Amino acid sequence: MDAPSAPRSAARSAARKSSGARPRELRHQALADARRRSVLDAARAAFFELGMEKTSMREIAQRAGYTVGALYSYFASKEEVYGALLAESLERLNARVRQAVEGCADEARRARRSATAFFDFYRENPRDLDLGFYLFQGMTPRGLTPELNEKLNARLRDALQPTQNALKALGLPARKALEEVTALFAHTVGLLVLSHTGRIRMFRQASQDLFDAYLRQLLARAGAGQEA
Amino acid sequence: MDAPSAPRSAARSAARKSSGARPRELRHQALADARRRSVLDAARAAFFELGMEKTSMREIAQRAGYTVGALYSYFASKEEVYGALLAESLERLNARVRQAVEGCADEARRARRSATAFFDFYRENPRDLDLGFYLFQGMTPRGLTPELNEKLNARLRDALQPTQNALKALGLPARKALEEVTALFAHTVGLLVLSHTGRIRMFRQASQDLFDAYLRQLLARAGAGQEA
Amino acid sequence: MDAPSAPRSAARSAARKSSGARPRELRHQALADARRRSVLDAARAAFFELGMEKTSMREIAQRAGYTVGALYSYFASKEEVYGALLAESLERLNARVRQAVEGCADEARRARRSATAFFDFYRENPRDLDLGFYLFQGMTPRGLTPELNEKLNARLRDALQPTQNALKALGLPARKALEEVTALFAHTVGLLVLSHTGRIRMFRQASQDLFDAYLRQLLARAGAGQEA
Amino acid sequence: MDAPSAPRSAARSAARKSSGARPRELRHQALADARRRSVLDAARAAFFELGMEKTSMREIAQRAGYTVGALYSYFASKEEVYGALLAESLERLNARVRQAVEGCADEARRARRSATAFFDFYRENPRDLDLGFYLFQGMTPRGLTPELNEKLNARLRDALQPTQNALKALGLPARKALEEVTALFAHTVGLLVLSHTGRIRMFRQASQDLFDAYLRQLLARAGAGQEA
DNA sequence: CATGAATGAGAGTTCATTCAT
DNA sequence: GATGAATGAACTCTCATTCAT
Repeated sequence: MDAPSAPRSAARSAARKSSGARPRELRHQALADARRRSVLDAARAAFFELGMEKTSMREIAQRAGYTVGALYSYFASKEEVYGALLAESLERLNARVRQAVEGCADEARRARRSATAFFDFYRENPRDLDLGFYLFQGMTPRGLTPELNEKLNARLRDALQPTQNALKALGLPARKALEEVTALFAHTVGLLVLSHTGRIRMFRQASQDLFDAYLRQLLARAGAGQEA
Repeated sequence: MDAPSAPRSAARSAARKSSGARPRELRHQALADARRRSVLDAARAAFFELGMEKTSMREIAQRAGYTVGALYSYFASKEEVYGALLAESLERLNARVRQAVEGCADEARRARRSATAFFDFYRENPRDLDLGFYLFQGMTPRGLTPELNEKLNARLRDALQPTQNALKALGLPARKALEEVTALFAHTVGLLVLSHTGRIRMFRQASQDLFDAYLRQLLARAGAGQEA
Repeated sequence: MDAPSAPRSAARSAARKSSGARPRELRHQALADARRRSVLDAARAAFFELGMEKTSMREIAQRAGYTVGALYSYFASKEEVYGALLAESLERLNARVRQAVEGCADEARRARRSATAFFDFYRENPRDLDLGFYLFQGMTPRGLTPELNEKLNARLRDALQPTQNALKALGLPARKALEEVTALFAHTVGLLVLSHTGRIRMFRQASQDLFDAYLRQLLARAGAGQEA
Repeated sequence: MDAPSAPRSAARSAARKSSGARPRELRHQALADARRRSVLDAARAAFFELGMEKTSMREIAQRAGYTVGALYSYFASKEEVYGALLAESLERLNARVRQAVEGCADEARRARRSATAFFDFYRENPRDLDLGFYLFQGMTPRGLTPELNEKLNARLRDALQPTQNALKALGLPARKALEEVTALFAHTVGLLVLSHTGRIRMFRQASQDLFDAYLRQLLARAGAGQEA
């Protein structure tokens, strides 16, 4: 899967896209996509500025230069807007991780680079982290269709896959590699959450340093595992 | 431990409390505290049952057997209610950690027990974790006064202090002990967040096992540091 | 049952009403009732003027001199407003029927009078007929709780009871009396509906005359039944 | 039977039809009619399935495979769609009544059959009854042009004509026959309305039986009238 | 003719907060 | 202190209809 998709309303569009579309329809489709884009851009901007809670459909519409009703041509509900934003975010995350390991043959480096890319993506774009958690407000899923949820989870797994593969290549057994990548993921999320909520200054520690330390230990373990 | 306080409206109460109060006022104060309590109990119940989002002042009032307006005698705003709840939650956390190490002389054991108590508290009471993050919804602080925020941070630090002290006693230099306890904290939070959002099943891993593994490594490091 | 009741929001009020209320509460209650009344009056006026469809909560609020939100102190939903209106309407219907037969000993006259009162009530107040059918828009029940629905049905039956009783007194067996009163009811409704939708002018017939004719035949049958 | 017509937008089509149309225009006309048909079919299906209230122009368009705007090429408004549907419904009613008396010489039988056909049509197709009343929602005409209204009334009268004629043939004077058929009509509508709104179960009576009883009495009166 | 994006008004409902009593 | 009616703004979402293309 490539493009971030619009679950409901874009069904027909998607169909058209894949068919040998005539020029007329292509132009139409391009326009529709562009408009969808502008709505998503407005939504992301609003959300980055005001936070999820205070971003209403009205707010998004205003920023996008549309009326409220018009948004509903593109998205069936507010949650769908956020679903699309989240999907996009995960695509960007994956792109970044992919780039980080591109053309790198050394497995230890691949592990380090992919994990760091993951961490950096969210460190640099804290709102994307919010996005990931919004739909689980109060830590409870809300509104996502199970299918979309699974899709998003899959994309998240994808972003960690390069690290997992590298760990295996370094000699860790599959089970151990999975364990380590999960722990790494948790560690990363923990650092980011605390850092963004201001809780980590509490200890006067830079999350960056802590991440590096954790990664060093992990790679040491992986190396040890290799030798063992 | 002081009583969880309401920053604004409780100012007068606090003043009274600290003064050499006359009996009449004491009785008064006791009553007010009891009523405040009952509101908080209702709020916690509502929040545990319905989640943060769906808990309105009306809902709390109803459960507490008060009218809506009455709540505002005790709390200046909804946020203040949650501030008080969070304060309480942190007190319970501290109590639990304190109990865990009570009468235990072995420092390694103290470290393990205090850290585990911390982890378990939130694992068993996921809503208390929500509470901690609610006021930073969208990862942005909202509504807390800086003073309260600092107070709450301090109580959180307190809950990790036993672990930090134990690590020092095990031979880690102060700086290193702080670092490790911060990393431990982040790891813990990461595991809990992922576990509660359902993201950790993604990797089919039990957060409990991962926590144990992390703790083992930490203690190994601490042991090594001691010996070195 | 006597007073038209407010299903949800008036629960507490009702409780108070029946208890040996203190003067303070009584005054309070009286005020609350008066306000509820004024909302219902506004709702009825709006509905008589604009019809059910075009009467919004906003419209009602405006006429009652309230804000929209205030209505929801008295009624939990729009449907509840209409439920209350309908309940009231049925009370007035019953009062009218009761009055019509008051102090009349002759059973044939009682039958005629009660049936005519029923017919006249709706002929004179066509909107009350609408009220009865609104909640079955598209001929399908919507929104009423089954309990309320049953209650309203019961009140409707009550309004036909005097006629049914008179028929029995005239000698019709119970089963036959029920049958006749049902047929009478249907005939009445049919005449009224056609008359109000303008369909009966189609045949240049006065619904009043047709009703009288039907009633005459019915009484003839009842008389015959008596003699047989 | 003329085609069900659309008062406004079909004006041009009608004009074309009646002129000595050239082949080109004829083909055109046929296409337009076919498309109009498909829209009406979709509208009826939607309306039968969802009820009047929940059937939007969007819904109809979707089912018909058109876009929303396209509907407005064929119908000037939503009300016009329903006007056309009602017209159709009345045609089907007439067809049914006509069929029922076809080739039946006995006048008493003709009366019974035509009246029963009328009753059965609506009993079996409750939504057609809704259709008839929709445009008088809240019992007040809305949206129909007086001309269309008159036309529809005429078709309704037509459906009752066979019964009226049979009654006359049975010996009832014209005025009396009109009266009786009107009363029959009212009785029928009343039974159907109550039956469909669930109000008739109130009395635990089958509308079918009541209708039969009424018809029996009517025919007895007609017979008596004949002999007298 | 057909498209379908866009409008604009309006729907019901919720809610934190205020304030006269 | 406590009441609870009232506010007023906000919310998501729906819909018949229009119009440039």
